[in-house]
Amino acid sequence: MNPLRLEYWAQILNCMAAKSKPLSPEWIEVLVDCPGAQGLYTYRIPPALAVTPGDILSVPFNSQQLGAIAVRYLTQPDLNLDLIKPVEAVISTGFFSSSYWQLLDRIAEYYQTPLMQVIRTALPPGLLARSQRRIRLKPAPSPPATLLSASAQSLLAHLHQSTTGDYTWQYLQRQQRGAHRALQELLRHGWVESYLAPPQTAQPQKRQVVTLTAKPADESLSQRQQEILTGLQRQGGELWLSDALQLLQTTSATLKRLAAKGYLSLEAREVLRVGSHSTAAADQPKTLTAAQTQALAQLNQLEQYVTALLHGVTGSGKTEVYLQAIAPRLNCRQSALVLVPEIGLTSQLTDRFRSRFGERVCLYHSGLSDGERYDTWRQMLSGEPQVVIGTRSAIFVPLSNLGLIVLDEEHDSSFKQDQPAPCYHTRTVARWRAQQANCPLVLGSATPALETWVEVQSSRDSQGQRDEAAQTVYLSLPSRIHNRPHPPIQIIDMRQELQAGNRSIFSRSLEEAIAALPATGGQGILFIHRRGHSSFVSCRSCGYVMECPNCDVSLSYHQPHDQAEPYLRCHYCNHYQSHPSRCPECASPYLKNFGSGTQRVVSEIAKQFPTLRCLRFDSDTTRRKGSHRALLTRFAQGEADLLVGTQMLTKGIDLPQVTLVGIVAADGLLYMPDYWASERAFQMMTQVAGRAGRGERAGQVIVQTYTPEHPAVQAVQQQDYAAFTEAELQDRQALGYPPYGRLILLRVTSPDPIAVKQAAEDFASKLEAIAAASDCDILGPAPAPILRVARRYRWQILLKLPLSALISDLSCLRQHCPDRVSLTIDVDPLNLS
DNA sequence: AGCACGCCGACT
DNA sequence: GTCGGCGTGCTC
Repeated sequence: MNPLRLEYWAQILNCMAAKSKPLSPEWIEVLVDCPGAQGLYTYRIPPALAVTPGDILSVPFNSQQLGAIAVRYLTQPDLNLDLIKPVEAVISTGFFSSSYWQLLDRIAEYYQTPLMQVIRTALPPGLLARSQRRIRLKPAPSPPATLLSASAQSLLAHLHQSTTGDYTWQYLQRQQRGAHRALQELLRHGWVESYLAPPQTAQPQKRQVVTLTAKPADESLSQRQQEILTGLQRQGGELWLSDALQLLQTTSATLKRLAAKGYLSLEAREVLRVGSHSTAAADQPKTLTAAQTQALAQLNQLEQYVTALLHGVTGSGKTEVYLQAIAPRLNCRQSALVLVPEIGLTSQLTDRFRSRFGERVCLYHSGLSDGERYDTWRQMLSGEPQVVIGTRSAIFVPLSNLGLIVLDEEHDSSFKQDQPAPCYHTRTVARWRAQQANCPLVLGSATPALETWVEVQSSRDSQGQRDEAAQTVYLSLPSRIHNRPHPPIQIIDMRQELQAGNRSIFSRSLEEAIAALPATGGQGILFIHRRGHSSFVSCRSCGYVMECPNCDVSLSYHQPHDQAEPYLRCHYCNHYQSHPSRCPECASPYLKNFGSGTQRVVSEIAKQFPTLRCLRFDSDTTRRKGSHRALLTRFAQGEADLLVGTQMLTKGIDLPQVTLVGIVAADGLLYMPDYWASERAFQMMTQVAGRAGRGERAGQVIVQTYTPEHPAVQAVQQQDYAAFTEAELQDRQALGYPPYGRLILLRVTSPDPIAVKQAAEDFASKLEAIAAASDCDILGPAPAPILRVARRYRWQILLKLPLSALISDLSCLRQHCPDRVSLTIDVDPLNLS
């Protein structure tokens, strides 16, 4: 544990408690945003700058300007004064509360991540900006057309493509392999120059505003000036400059003259880019079912920190409970935070919040522009009670006076971050945040994560003893609203289909059900676990499989529609190439695609049911902003009979006309190399099945599989969450997997295959010393299931610890991390591949 | 992360 | 004898 932590929080707390600054200190210690810069650095505070601990600064560091956080004042630097540089600028003040720091610190410690990295993920992007190395073409290429190397020439061509003839160094390096060499060459010959662009931080947007400051007195004013002033008065005495020029038919010079005379003021005012609010019709609270009423009553009683599991089957009306639980909190001037797995998938939910709470709802997610995020953040600092709906990063928004946190679809794995560290789980952080704010945390799901389930169950068991410390509540919505029945679930054994001579991807039952759709007027959803057309392409003559040049995976075959040119794409690094006409290995023309994805299913449908209208719904067709909603709206309005899609279908879609749900191949879900594959498969199938029969008409669900006896498939059919849970938990317990044990995954990656292996082995042997004390299993080091992704080789080490084990500080391993090798520590990993 | 410093091999 | 490779270490 870093010894400076506690100390400096204490400092920050003091400074925030005592608003009045003592005589302005000369020095400040800061945390700089630079990998490898451990500890605090001292800077001089220029007399013209007011720097307070907690501020976000820009400081000179080596040759560049970096973002930094002011930590504490220093009265006597124990450093050669000549070495100390001055703070360059204060980027932002008052972005944090003191408890906010404690939250970040807790995350840094638990997730074994440097604090600075946690700060970086928590803050809106663009605040901690650094100066950038950029490359630009020299205005007049002095040297004659020299003999440049091929790579230098292509780099030059790249630069010429840009309108400004200017790119960041990083961008160029990503564009072309070996760009480093090529660039050196161009620099040497004077074709390009490199320069440091000063950091550009998100700034409040400003607009000029004209305000009337004095009554129009007659004498010294011309008639035109009089008119302008009375005109302004008629408009309420205040206008945006741009509006004023139009409405008053004048020029800014005239207004400036009036301002000089003291009749009006011209000033820049900050405006917030918080998006236009949709003018959805106002919505009234709906009448609740008995179960909803009971759940709501219990929620409303909660005054303090409690984790409440709202276990509501699909279609049971959880959203209405959230809405009615939030309303009274808002009335008490408290704010609420609603976290959802993916914002694009929840337009229906956000619409309902908007129409219920209007302007008090704002969205926070990574789809916002930097400026928008910055503004939304500042808006929240106002302290006005509001509802923030957002994705996992929204757990960091600076809402003060939190009255409720809701995690909708809490089992969803997109709440876990696994790309850049910290690999935090939103549920875990939400729990800490709720503890801190001393407010209830509501976890909503039809299929709670086993972890949540176990926690709530165990505290329910112990509630017999009326344990005051029991901090969980179980709320159940066991039936759908209007008592709509759950659709019957039919399991189809695809092995029997094959034996019966059916080689189609659709079983006879599914085929019949699809064929019957138009007659009944219902709509159908087909769930496929992968996008694209087929999973791989291989040569029938020699067996060669088309593979990604950057990753050790096969390329997926894509063909957006029948007339389109087919292409191949890597689903790991997004590498694209056209489909070759001949096998690259043996030149045979018989390259064939295998397996089925969404595109394949759509074209199959077109073949077998030419009259059926079909829409594809996956990340290929919904990449554009808003296309998600557009597709769903088209489907909801009956523009198509069938919606064919991937995981996206499982989330928050409420389409009353859907009567048929087909899971084309359950097996792809069941066999994933994770300890919780069954759990995920069960959750996903249950969620998709839950899309059927939400309206007046009864639903029907068909699951196709080659392993109908699989416990997850059986549990889905019986719609028996408890039975599935019990069996699955027994397995987990036997193997010491979560929630009965803890996992920590160390991911070691490098472009060098030998260096990774070496580093992984080094880490493992160092771990042995650390782990010996704590009864911890070390699994590995082993190459990751997919050895190479985006040209980086990956090895991993899995630590399996008993629940009781104290996790020692693994971040010390980072110090031994060789160059070009990177180490990520994933605490409580979900993604083990 | 960048960038300077410093030590080795291939060239004029 | 020099140029230019990239391994090592530092940044208030």
